[in-house]
Amino acid sequence: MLSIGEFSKLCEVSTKTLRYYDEMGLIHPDEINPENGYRYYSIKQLQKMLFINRLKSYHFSLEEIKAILELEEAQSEEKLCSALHRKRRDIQEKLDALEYTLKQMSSDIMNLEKGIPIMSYLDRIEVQLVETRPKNILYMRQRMSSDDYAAGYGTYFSRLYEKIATEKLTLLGTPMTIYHSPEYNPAGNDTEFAIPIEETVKGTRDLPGGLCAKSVAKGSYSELTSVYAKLREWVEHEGYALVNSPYEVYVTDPNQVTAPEGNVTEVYFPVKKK
Amino acid sequence: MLSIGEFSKLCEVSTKTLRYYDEMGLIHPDEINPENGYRYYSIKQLQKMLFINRLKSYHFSLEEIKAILELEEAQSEEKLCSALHRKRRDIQEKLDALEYTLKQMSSDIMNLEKGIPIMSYLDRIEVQLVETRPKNILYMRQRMSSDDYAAGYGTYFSRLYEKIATEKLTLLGTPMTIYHSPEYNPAGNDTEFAIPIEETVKGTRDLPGGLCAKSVAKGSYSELTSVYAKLREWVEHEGYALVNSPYEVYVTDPNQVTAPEGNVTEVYFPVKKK
DNA sequence: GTACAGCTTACCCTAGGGGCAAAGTCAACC
DNA sequence: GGTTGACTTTGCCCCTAGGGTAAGCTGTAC
Repeated sequence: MLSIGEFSKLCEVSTKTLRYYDEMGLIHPDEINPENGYRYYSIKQLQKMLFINRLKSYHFSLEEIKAILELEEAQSEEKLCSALHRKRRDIQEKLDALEYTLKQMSSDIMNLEKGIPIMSYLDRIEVQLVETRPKNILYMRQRMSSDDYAAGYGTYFSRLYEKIATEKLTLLGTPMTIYHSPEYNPAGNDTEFAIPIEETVKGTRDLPGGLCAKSVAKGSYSELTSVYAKLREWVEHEGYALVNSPYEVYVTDPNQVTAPEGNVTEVYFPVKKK
Repeated sequence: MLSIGEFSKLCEVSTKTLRYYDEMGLIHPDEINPENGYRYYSIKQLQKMLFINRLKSYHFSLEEIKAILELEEAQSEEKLCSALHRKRRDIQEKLDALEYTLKQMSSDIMNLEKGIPIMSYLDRIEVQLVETRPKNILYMRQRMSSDDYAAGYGTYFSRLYEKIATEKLTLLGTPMTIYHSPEYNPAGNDTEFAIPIEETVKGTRDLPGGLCAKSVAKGSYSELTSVYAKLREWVEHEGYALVNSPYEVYVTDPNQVTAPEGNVTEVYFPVKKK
């Protein structure tokens, strides 16, 4: 039997951590001296502890690791496997997000080295008042959590395009997204994907025209939040009020655009004078 | 002036967060009504708040963001730039680590789908008792924090190889690392990089031979910790004691090996019978 | 006048331990 | 047998970046 200090050196885990894991029910010592409370670990527990370390390196939470260890006991290897698959997808997503962050940082750094302040792009966002015409749109409305957006855009628009192709409908514009949730909610937003077409068929509706505050965002989508802020500010400051759901029109196809600066998105806030 | 709720909607940050940032000194409201304590933000503060959001998306801590905002006030753009460079390197490192994790997960998943339990490689680690001969080594001894290892290996070994080349010395083996810290310390370990050569010159020393417990690790370096655990277990169990610093010998050159499974590392624990 | 939405402070909670203190215990050495 | 130093125990507070909730005050709309 090994004392907690010996076991801790064997598996390179602090004694504090071992006590914490005992308390959490992750790994209990093989034996506890009832007189003095000393914890004693058996050499067989080393393998379990190394397994825990590996799962930790895979970014499983202690709660998840506990569940996995119980799966192990039950020899349920499919569940272990599916847990690994899920976690691998999570990590892949984190990795993609980091790559995106790196790109954006690099662009900011380049600007800064040219003497352009990071937030100066805000001053270049212009808001204009326009009158839009009503549109006939083919739409799909869905509750989207913010994590799903990246994947969602692709799948929903491709379904819409598929329908247009199979039913030989006539395209009248580029795709757009309408945000029906009154304010941003990370847990999920009522989102409508739409494409303007000519024919009135099942699955189309009328998007009314009218007075709109409009901004054109060029570049990466992450700057869109600033465009929204600018628009909300403008609407407030100029004495207008939002009368309908804001929407975005994707003027360029992000898959066709090589440089992210080439991406053009129009943002519309339907408003009326207060 | 905007109430906290209005400002919070403008920049899509919760009121709770705004109060927290006020308390932390990140961004104070432009005005506080002294009678009722209501916070009022000016429209000019929107830009600052959006900047904070961007820095947060770059994984700066609130403490760091606070420092950066003070830099901004001082118009010290070089420091801002160097902070961004540092953080970009951090993120790049995180990204590399995630990529590595993904690789390892995939390899575990593949094994699992073939019916091979994840930790079964532990049972294949064999320990043998060998007698080593003394070596003459060209060395550099350094305190290494665990983050520096990846970069450190490359730079130190290439300096040693450079010396061998310029002074026309005779190589007698592959590179090795000797770990002098009595136990693993994440803050920094006393580490010696060495290459066996024939000539006794300035910068060489004698590495004594003797009885060693030896294991051969094949595959990715991350499994080395398990090899160490196995060795420590063996030493304890067989009644030996460590008498000198453990060391690793890199039999294959990781830059030359294509598949990670082809990597071969020998681990030696100089021991004596207790 | 009365709802009700919005604002304030204050307190407790998160995951994964680190650090420190007081007190008890073990093993080795003399 | 005594002492000493290393080891172990529990308990408490700390960290991030806020979230949740409650009690009480305030502003505005009807």
